[in-house]
Amino acid sequence: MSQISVLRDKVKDHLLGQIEKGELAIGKTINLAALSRTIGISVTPIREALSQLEQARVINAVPNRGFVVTHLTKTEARNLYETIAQLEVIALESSIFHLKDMESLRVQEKKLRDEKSLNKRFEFHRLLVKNCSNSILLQTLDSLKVRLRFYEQGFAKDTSFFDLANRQNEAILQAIQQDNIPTAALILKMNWMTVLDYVHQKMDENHGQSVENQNKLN
Amino acid sequence: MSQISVLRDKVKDHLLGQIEKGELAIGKTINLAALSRTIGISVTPIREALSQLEQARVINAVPNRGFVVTHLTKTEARNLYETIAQLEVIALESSIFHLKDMESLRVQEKKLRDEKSLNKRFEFHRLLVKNCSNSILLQTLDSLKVRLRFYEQGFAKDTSFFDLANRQNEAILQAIQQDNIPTAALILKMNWMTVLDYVHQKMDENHGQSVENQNKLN
DNA sequence: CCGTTTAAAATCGTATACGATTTGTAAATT
DNA sequence: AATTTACAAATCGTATACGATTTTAAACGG
Repeated sequence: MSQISVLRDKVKDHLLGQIEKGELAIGKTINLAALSRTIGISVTPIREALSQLEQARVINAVPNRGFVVTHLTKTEARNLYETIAQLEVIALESSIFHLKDMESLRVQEKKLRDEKSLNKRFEFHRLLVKNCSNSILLQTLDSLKVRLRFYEQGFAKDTSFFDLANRQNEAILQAIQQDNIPTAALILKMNWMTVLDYVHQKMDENHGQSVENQNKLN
Repeated sequence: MSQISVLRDKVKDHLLGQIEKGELAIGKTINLAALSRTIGISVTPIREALSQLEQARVINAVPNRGFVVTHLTKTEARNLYETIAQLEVIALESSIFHLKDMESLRVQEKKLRDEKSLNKRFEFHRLLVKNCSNSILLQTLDSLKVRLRFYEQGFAKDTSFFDLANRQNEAILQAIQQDNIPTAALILKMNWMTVLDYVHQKMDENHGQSVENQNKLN
């Protein structure tokens, strides 16, 4: 595959990096001229990249106002977490794990215990599904997880969140080790649903602050 | 929601319409200048729309060559059909059907029997899942089905295809009628897998003509 | 002081210009 | 006849210009 890449992809990578670092604030309208000055690329490929992120439902385009990072809603959270959970379950169920896969997973699970990090959390989940051969399924997951970042970026320093999110990781790995994939899948799904409950709870506590309960957006 | 729409969306609608009508040929590189003249919109929003279709994996962007309708492959077919089948099953399983829903479905199923039409086929499936409340799931399905159109457009006049694709529609409806959603879901998934087999078969027969078996694209 | 109106500044969305790359064609070579 | 080479034409990707819309700040009136 050619190494040439159009600027649109570079912009997208930049924006995805910002999202990963929690630097793209919820509710923010992306200023095209400012971004153009920051990254030294004209607005044309910037708009193309943002259009793509709109297509991926990561951001919204508001006519004549621009591209905005849409506010969080409980409905969207539920839809996101449920879809991601289901897709991860499907991917896990069609995966085959080799010795070094288990090794990688254990290393990552330990890293997660040692350091609460969203990136490590996402990496753990990526390792769980990476052996699924359905690239469309995996790409769909990746895409959905970008938007999920906005829901979890508020918990980057939240020990309770990571305790909860990590709670069943060992059990998942053990089930996989014992070739009991259905159980692993079940625990995995339960884990996502547990995290969703926590997210919902926190959103209820923050109701009216940075989070809006706008069901009509979804 | 505002009625204003940016030209990007109009271009996308135009292209989606072309895809539905089978007017966008597999392997074709979309000529920006020609499309601009045809629809009377400059290339900027055209590129934005095409970038979105690239993001949705409907087409591919090849640097310095443009946006192309990627060739069909058996691997992609399998990944697409399997993902769509799974997502439809999930959507169906979280659906509640009312009397008028059943009515609509029966009407559509009859239409499908009376007239072999891809649009009617897709509409039937849309009705099957439309009551699922997970909009992200439904939007993901819609998106995947755009690409699926390329696999099925060759069968628009193929009676065998429709006989096969329609074979279990009545059984699905009957199971739903009897509130036996798990059975309906199972039949639905089997139906998609049957269609996938047929598509694979036809691709094997046409090997070397309009279809390329390029696994590395997926 | 607060709400409304007005005007200026900022920004968005689109069209267009233009350099870079690819494609197509004709001529030359084998 | 088939292949290679050279070059013109076509096309792509990006930057920039500009009219339309939104935002912001100042002025005005109650």
